[in-house]
Order: sequence, then structure tokens, then C-alpha cells
Amino acid sequence: MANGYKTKQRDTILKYMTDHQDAHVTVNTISDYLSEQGTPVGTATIYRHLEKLVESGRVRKYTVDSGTGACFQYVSEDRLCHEHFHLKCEKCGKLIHLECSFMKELSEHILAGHGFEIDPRRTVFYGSCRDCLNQETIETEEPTDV
Amino acid sequence: MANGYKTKQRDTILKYMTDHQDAHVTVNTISDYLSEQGTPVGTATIYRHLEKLVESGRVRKYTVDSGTGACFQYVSEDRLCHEHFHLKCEKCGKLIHLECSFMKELSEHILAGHGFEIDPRRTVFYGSCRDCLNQETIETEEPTDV
DNA sequence: TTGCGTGCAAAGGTTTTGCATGGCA
DNA sequence: TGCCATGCAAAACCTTTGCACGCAA
Repeated sequence: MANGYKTKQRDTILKYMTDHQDAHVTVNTISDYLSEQGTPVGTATIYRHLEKLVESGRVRKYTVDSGTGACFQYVSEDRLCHEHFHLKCEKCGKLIHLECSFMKELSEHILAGHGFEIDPRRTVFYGSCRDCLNQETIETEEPTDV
Repeated sequence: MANGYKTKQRDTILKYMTDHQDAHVTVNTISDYLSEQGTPVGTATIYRHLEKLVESGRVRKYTVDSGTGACFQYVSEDRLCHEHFHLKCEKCGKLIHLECSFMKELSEHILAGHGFEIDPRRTVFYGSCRDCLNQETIETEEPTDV
């Protein structure tokens, strides 16, 4: 099935993704944005197109947490060969993109030394970001400790 | 706040988790099992306890895909080490304990260079283990990559 | 014309929340 | 006795699916 029909919605979604290569976007984000732009696309259609894009490898799908929406990111050609990890702050929820040569070393070490090939698309580092670390220092104690 | 009241449900859930340290279980799995055992616990209660266990680091939460249920796994005491990371094979589900000084360097680099403090208890590297990599080489092509 | 693509609404599933009741300390 | 914990049901979300209609080829 080649690539399906060329429709207005298909172009709209693909343009959105290529225009936001650096961002992790949810279906909601896309839907809202397109509505605001006057080119609304049905939610189901967005899901259906993203699914195809993920299958073809042009878009990556990140699942940060169940219960919350999945994040999608367009994969540009030149990033396909880079190691691209993510840092997720558990305090504020921020998602940080980590492009760093050190990570390449890490991958190589884990593979050579431990026989394990890391999939950067799936791997997320959990922890605390700079802002939240600073806030912790300021506050005497965490308000909630559950 | 200490650890909350000691209740029957709390013990039931904790016992279930410690009895199934090697398994990845969903809330549904737990709920069904406990019902069969004649010690049913409400779904909301299971969620509430698991949330606390995850926060305390005694249980890990894996989110394979949004839309599907999260998986939980008990972390035994001797594995509760800050310097230890884990590798999870997405093919066979194996969980590998990674003890390596390189990881300490990694943590230090991420903190110093990127202002992010990684929490090793929550962070899991996803990828393919040695065995599954070998199998892939044998097979002509991967059928699905999820 | 053919048949895929789209949008709406409903369904399906997981997780959270409100509230009255019950149990721990 | 004072609260926290529990359970039920409902709500809140995310995602998928069914179906009639529209549009690309």
C-alpha cells in the first residue's frame, strides 16, 4: 500500500511534525494546535497517521507513563544516527533531550562490556532537574512525603 | 510519616509483591489473584499502595505502552543500591543487574554537565540482551519491533 | 467508480477521585 | 476517640473502533 492517499489532513499532520522536530508532542497538543490554526483534524485521524509514521520509523513514540498520553517526535535524517536519550524530571515532569557524546561511550561500553544493546528510543533517565534540585535546597523540607 | 497504618490489605499486597519478585505484574493480575485467594483488595487500594511502594523505591513501575496497564516489580533489599542500574531486555523480558563503575561516571557527568540528578532506582535501560541479539542474527528479519 | 480516508460518537481500558464507612493506634 | 485506610462507584483520561459520508485516484 505505497503510502496511502495524499490528503489534506495527511499533509497537515506531517507538516506539523516536521515543523516541530525538536519537541515531544502529544496527540492533544497536535489536535489543539491544528484547531487553533483553522485546520482541525479529527483525533482518530491523528492517531491513525501517527501510527503509520511510527511504523515507518519517521516518528518515534515515547511512553513516559501509563495513564498519561504518549509523546511523539519526528525523527530527522541527521538524528537517526545520533544517540538521543531523555531525562525526565519526576518532580516537575519536564522532559529534557540529551544529545551528548558521553552517551555514545555509554552505549558502546554497555554493548562491549555487558553484551547489552541499549535502545535510546525507549530508555528514559528518571531523576531531578536543575530547577527542582535548587528548589529542594531552598525549601527546608518537602511539603508532601506521602 | 512513618509508613501509614498496618492494615490487612497492606500486608496482603506487600506479601504478594515479595512472593513474586521475579514477575512483572499488573494491577489486574494482582487484583484477580487476591480475589481467587479469598483475600480481595479493592483496585483503588492496590493502586494507592503500589504508588507508595514505587515512591519508596521498593517497587519499580514499568510502562511498556500507554493505553495498556503498567507493570510493577518488587525490588529486593539487596538490590536497593544507589549505584546499581538495571537493563531490561525488551525481547525476552530479562532484567539484568548492572554493577559497573562506568555508571558512576555517567551519573557524575549528567549531574555536572547537565544539571540532572539521575535516580538509579527508577531508571531502567531498555534494549536487547546478548541472547536475544544472537537470536536476531540467526533470524533473517525481525517480524515486529513494536 | 472504487475504495480508502475522515470525523463523530461510542466503546474499551486504565487510573484517579469523592465520599461514607470501617479499622488502626 | 481521632484519623487514616478502604471500597465502591463515578469520573477522568487516553486510545481504539464502527459507521456513514467524502474525497483521491
